Amino acid sequence: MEKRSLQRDLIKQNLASRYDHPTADMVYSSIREDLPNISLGTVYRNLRFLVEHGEALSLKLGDGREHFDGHVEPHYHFICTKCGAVEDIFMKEIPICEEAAKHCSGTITGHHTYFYGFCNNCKSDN
Amino acid sequence: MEKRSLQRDLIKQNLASRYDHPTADMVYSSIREDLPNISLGTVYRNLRFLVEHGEALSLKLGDGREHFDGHVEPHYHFICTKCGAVEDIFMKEIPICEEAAKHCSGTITGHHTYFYGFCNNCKSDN
DNA sequence: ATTATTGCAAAGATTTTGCATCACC
DNA sequence: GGTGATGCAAAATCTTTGCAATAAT
Repeated sequence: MEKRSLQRDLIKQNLASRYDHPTADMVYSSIREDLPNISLGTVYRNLRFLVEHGEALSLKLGDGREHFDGHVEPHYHFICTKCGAVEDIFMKEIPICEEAAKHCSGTITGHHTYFYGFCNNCKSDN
Repeated sequence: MEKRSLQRDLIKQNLASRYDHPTADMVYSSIREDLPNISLGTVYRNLRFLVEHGEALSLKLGDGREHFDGHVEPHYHFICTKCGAVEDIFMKEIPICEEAAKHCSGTITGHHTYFYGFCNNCKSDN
């Protein structure tokens, strides 16, 4: 049976408070300011735990590392293919899952969409 | 200026011929049957090259490794969250980008959607 | 001849894990 | 007391890279 720990609480809280889609190491650095003895392994273990329990999202932002998002309400991500900036997109959901369900052989329970393009800083210079 | 190589040709050809979204290592194993001396580094270098030139897609399927897809025509992916099976979904595009563009500050040039759920094999057993 | 590409092996980066200890129920 | 969680460090995994040799233009 699952037990509570200060470490996991702080990790959840850290994810909830930020919108920068951090990597495990970024969460680690941040939490170490309050809890200097926390270990990187614990951060990894808890992030994995949260993802597997639907309390965090795992994102692929294009740099090879795993990124995390503590905001699990449905939303989308825009990634600048030039500078790598990431922006949340909150919008009314389009019934894309219903449409997709007609074309696949399983049962769709969720989806995740990444949008790619140029952010305003990068769109000017080619 | 870019030069041609047997290795790159075979890698492209390998990706074009398969629909199993292989990892670099899977491509490597497969090509080694015809070209036993090809090195893993070459496979990685060329896959990265292809992705950066829009000739292959890089996919995150949930196992931590990078997967590749040589079929760059617009399509979607369904991933079984239980067994990890991946299925291509080809369907008429829904104007999700146009909608998203209204809610983001950059210029959207592409998107990629992952659908999650249970495949037919896994949906029965909870 | 020039230079992109290769094979090899080493290095780099990221993530996972074994284990003794600690803390929650 | 039992067992889930932690800290630490080592290991495992995956990917990139330096370099001399090779091959394409």
